[in-house]
Amino acid sequence: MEIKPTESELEILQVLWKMGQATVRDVHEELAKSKAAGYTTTLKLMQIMDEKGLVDRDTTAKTHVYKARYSQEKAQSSALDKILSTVFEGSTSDLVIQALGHHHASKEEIDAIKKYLDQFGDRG
Amino acid sequence: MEIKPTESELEILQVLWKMGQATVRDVHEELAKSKAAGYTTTLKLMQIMDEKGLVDRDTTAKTHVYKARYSQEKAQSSALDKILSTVFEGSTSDLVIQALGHHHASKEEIDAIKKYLDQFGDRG
DNA sequence: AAATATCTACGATGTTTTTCGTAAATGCAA
DNA sequence: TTGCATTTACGAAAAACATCGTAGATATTT
Repeated sequence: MEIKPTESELEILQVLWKMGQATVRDVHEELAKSKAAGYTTTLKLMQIMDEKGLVDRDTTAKTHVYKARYSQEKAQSSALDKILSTVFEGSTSDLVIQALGHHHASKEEIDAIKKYLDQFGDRG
Repeated sequence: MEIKPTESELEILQVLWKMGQATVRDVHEELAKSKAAGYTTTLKLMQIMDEKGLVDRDTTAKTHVYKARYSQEKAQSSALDKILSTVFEGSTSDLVIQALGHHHASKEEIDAIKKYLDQFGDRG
């Protein structure tokens, strides 16, 4: 089964990834910093995410505590797969070069990537 | 104003990028190879895309001819921006390393990237 | 010209996603 | 205990997106 978070669900996941675990109120207040949203809207979404298995929740106390079940790594991998096939025609190098070009990687980042690449053997 | 193509619109744009220009029938037959879809559905979507400015169309003949107005480069850039901010916490190097790691870039691709990186100066 | 095929326009319906109001349950404070 | 605040549950409404049927226009074939 393909469980793919929607746009709003992804926003919530971002908060959970950052906080590790959080209540509906925690998440809602974090989201409220950048956009208007009703508390019950967030609650409903998180309940749906629980049904879908995107999050886990501890319901022992009155106030439920949520954790992401859909990991950031998984989200990264899916996101890359998707844009590779939809807009980069499957070319990883195009994607990488675009990313480096248009997104001002710092010197440190460039170095990290060079180091990473070197493990793929000799260079010319 | 933010004109962001939807999922279905992106599928149509992919065909237009590939073909350069195309009629509704062209696009529809291309899409039909990989999924079931009614002709009028594709027509309707392309009309909407015209209203949104995602495509241009030449209506001089009975059969209209469409061209993408939303370029593949633009789509690539938006897609990268989006996943950078939503799942990679703004880290271009994380994105690049993930892309290289999980997506079996070929030796040629790796070399192309190394060459590209070298223009950023000395290495250690 | 008549019949047939293809195309666009339009509106309606279905689906998915997002939003929120209200009620019931739970805990806290007076 | 009574009242107040916070929470979850539920369902419904709104919004965004996708799908398609039908009608009318335009071209093609016979």
